[in-house]
Amino acid sequence: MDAPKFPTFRPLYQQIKDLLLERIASGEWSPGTYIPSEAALAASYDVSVGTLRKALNELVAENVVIRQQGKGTVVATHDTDRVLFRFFNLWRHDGERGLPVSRPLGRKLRKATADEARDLGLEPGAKVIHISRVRDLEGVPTLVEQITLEAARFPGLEKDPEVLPNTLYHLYQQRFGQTVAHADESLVAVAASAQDAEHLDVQPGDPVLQIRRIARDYQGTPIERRISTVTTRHYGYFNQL
Amino acid sequence: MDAPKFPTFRPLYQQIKDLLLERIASGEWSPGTYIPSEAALAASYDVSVGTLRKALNELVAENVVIRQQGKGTVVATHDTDRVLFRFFNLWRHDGERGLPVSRPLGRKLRKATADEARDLGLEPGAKVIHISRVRDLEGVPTLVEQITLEAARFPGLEKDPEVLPNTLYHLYQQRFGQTVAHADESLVAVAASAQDAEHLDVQPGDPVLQIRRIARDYQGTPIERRISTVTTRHYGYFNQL
DNA sequence: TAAACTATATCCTATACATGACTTGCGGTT
DNA sequence: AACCGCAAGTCATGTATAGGATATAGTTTA
Repeated sequence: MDAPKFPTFRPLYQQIKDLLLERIASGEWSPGTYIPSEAALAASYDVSVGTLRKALNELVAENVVIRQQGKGTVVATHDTDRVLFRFFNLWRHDGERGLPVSRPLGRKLRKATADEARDLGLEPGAKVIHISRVRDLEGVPTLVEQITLEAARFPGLEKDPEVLPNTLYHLYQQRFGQTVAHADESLVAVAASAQDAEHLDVQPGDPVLQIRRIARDYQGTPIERRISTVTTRHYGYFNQL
Repeated sequence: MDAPKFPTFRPLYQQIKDLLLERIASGEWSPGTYIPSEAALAASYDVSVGTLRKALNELVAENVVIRQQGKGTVVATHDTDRVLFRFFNLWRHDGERGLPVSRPLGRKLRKATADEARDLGLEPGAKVIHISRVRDLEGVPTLVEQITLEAARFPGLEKDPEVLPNTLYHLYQQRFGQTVAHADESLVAVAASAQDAEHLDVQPGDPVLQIRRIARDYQGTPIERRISTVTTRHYGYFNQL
């Protein structure tokens, strides 16, 4: 009758799944690594192959690992198109899409604002790295990004790679061991600021789309705060329900 | 070596899944119906329970059916909160959400515009039903909806229920046997028109969010075209990646 | 009457095993 | 050197079965 808030038991395959995820999150199996085979893992945990399989299939559903018949099971990286487009939802109105090209605007180390600290779960005044850039789609300036990162997780990023790559998430993963596994986005329509208007080639006050994203790691801890201001003349934000 | 564009074989469980989906789409098992048990279905199709189970689990993942231990497997309806909120992505900025209340603006039978015909996959000039309404969230007018439906699928809807219910998808399902199974949405920021501004209590030209949705049935055929114009002062469009 | 128990039906978990499909590398052949 | 075929390793599919968890209805019991 009463809904049991604390489930009375926890399936074995979920426990296995947790153990596997832990080994991935800890870096023991870093992204790009092929993990042991079904049979080997099942034997090492002393469970049946079916049980281990069910655990792995949940990780596939969560985009943590990718399995391929005949090859093996690999921890997902951010360099495949599939994962890359998962975090890029802008489509041209005719249904096509292109990859954005970035132009840097600024990069510096400073203290977090109150909003930034709240979104990233940091102490007020904690050190953060702030990056801003413009991104062009097919040569047309389309969005301005304001990115904030916890400095402690990305030591040296305020200076180090002289030129930032186009896709930051791959850099986070390769250079700092920070993998973006999930993200929440909240979209609102706002009037373009004078600055954004200049970068985006629109008039101040023109309507633009503002996307506030918080990107998280495997455990759900915030890694990145990103505010994208987008002109939707040629592109729109696409979503499947 | 070459990627086989036409897969060389089709797994049994997918064939079973198609057969099950067909029986649901055809109306043989209408929403709310409990379908036969695993064992019965497996026997009737002459496959193992495990195979049938895999087919059903895919339908669960696609929100077509809901399985509950001890009870059975039921075809999903649009009257549960879970399914309802799947198609309603507006959240208050503090993270809470409320259910909208609707006020009718108009309803009529007319010929489709070119855009409407294209979006719904109809012949130019086909008969459609157009519905417009304002929706309040916590007493504040927040969005204006312009809804277009193929008249042939919804006979009499231009007049019949004197008062439209708050959640239309449940009505589509109950009265017309039309179940919305998927939807695509495209979001852009636009300037509020004079009309929308009046309904939403903003100034003409103020930035508002425009959501263009095409809702589809089990097979992917368009059922409904809906353009929502939203003021994002208090609410935002939320998405999980 | 109300609570506890029982029986049954359902889906869920877990195991075991056989076979098929796919990838890769190794040898041998040309 | 290039090609071909084979073998081994991997995940995918399909079957079979036993027992557990959950829901419901009916029966017994206090």
